[in-house]
Amino acid sequence: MATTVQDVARAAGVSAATVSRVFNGGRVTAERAERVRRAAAELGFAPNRVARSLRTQRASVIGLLIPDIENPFFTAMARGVEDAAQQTNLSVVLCNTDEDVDKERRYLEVAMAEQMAGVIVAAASRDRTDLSVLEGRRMPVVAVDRRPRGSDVDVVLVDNARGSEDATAHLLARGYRRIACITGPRGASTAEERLAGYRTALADHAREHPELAAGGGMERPDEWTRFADFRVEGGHKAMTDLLARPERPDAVFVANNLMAVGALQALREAGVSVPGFGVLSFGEVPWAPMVDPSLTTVRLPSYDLGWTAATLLQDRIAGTPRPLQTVVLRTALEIRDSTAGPRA
Amino acid sequence: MATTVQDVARAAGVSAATVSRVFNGGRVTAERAERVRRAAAELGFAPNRVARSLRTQRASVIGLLIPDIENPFFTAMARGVEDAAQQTNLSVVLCNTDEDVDKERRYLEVAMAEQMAGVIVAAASRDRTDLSVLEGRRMPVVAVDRRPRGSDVDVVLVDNARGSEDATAHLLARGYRRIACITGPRGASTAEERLAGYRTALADHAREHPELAAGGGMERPDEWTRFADFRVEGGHKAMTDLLARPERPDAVFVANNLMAVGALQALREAGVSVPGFGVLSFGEVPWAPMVDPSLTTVRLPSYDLGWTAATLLQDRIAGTPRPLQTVVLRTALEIRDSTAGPRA
DNA sequence: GTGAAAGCGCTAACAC
DNA sequence: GTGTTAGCGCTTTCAC
Repeated sequence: MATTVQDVARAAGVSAATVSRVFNGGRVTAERAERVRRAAAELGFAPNRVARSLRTQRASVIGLLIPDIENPFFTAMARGVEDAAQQTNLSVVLCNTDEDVDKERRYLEVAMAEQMAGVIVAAASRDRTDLSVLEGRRMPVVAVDRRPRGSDVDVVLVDNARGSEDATAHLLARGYRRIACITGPRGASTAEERLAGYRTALADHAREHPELAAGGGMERPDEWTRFADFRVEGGHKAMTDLLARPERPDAVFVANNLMAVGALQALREAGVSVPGFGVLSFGEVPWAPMVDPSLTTVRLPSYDLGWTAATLLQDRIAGTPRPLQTVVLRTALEIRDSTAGPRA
Repeated sequence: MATTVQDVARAAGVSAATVSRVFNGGRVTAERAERVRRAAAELGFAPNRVARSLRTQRASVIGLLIPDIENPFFTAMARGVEDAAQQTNLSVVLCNTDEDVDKERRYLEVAMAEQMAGVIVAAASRDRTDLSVLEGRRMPVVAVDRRPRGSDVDVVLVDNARGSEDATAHLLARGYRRIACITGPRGASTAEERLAGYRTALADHAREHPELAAGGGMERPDEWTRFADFRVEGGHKAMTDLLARPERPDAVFVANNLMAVGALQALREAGVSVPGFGVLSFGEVPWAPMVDPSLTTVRLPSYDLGWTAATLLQDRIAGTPRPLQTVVLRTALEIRDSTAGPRA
């Protein structure tokens, strides 16, 4: 059907091996190489990657497993991966694991069976995501955004704890005193790190201002925290729940963008007005500048996360010897109107 | 390295052919099949898809080419494709063409070289997207959302003209009289169909209410139209441009969601208040209910679009004989506050 | 039903 | 440098 190296070889009067060398940077005299190239162009030859993969045991495709393709954070990351992958002519296969460990495992199996060159994984779960299958087959892997437990792979992370700490400190500085937190599911490293940053900031503040802590009403911080699902629905439910507390919070730190949408909806429905009630979202929302009042957010380095991960992966694929790395990228606080202060 | 059919065959005391038959529904006695399955499970055998593809000349992967992975419309579509593909255990490879015909061509070549089972394409351009390469190799193709010229393939479309007509009619019914239109690039079928629907509605209205048309100031509808790029930036520029007209519009019909974001930004900057100035977006925006005032939109059947396309593609892959189809899916008008009327 | 053998298209080892 | 040869792991005749 399609033209093969053999066809090109015949047309150019050389052997199949020579054709292969022309297309893979082997040593061939300029004159013959030219002949091969012309014949190939004439016949519309394109190397069959499947055959190449079977032979070399290595594909020119990398897999990118993300938990939610509808989350702009991950699509921006995907773009970063894609742009970096183009450096070495790798194609990127996007797989949506849907925060589902089983689906994720199936995709990892696909990656193996397809002999992909490597995989970048934003793990569905810190505990239950198992990358050992890949490590067993020595497939290059980079974990991104979330660090799966017990895997010896390169990792590219967001500085979640620091970003959350800064964000919470900002809320405190603006005068909010009963700051609730809506975080992601237990077991997700991002959820726990963001929660940890929030608590650190509260604890620091209490230590520095013991007079406030005494009457501030946040003696048991656990009660001001809700674990949700990183989705709109969960954010909505958690916010509604927090508002029903006997002691109402006066601000909320939400650990991702989608839940922030849900929280805002809940506040609207309850007739609570922002920024009298402060709202801060960890993770940019594309429409943040649009909402009234505009939303203060922690901007994540999503594109860079993908770009860095893909670059690391390409090093591994090339076999560059290098110790395992953990790269941590910084966030940036984008102060807008939703945290203007309780009396604003 | 990994276990092969040979290993399993040896362990089960049968031939490689038998192992293959067990995994592909060939006729094997129950007793031997059981032995093979046990051996396979024990050795952790998974068929090498690359080798299978090379042999059968057909992969269990389908390609999905979309112009913008950061647009929620396309990611929702991707989900539809993915869900439908699971019916026959196909994996979905997502490729981001970035509205770039060259990039698109490269990905089509990848699809060929990887011997994908089929491709679903949301074309980057109606005129310049060329699917003939695939047709030449008899690769199953379904075009989605955009109909590329001169290609004989199944197509799944949105009823753009009708949706736009309904939307524009709604603006007229609410009392807006100088309705501008921001549409996509010339050459994009969606852009032109949406524009056509807008014009149809205006023309119908002028015919039915000649008394309004005379003084309504919309004699030359071309001047109320801007062709932009389907992105935030373009929407912003087009809106700014329209507001600078000597005769200001009192409403705008924006042909996609991202440009609507840009248009809203421009309106804000210009101090124009909605819904005194009406805004209607073709294409849902995830945050539509959040913006104040909430945005009236035309809801697109994005998920269904992907689902339908994938189903058609699977029929083609299976070789089901069937004439070429064009499936058109309906939109729905979601009336919210941004089109309450010029005096609201 | 089952096994032996051939071959998908490519590249790596080896001899020249 | 170049060609010849072998083989990646699988499926599919073709005999039996």
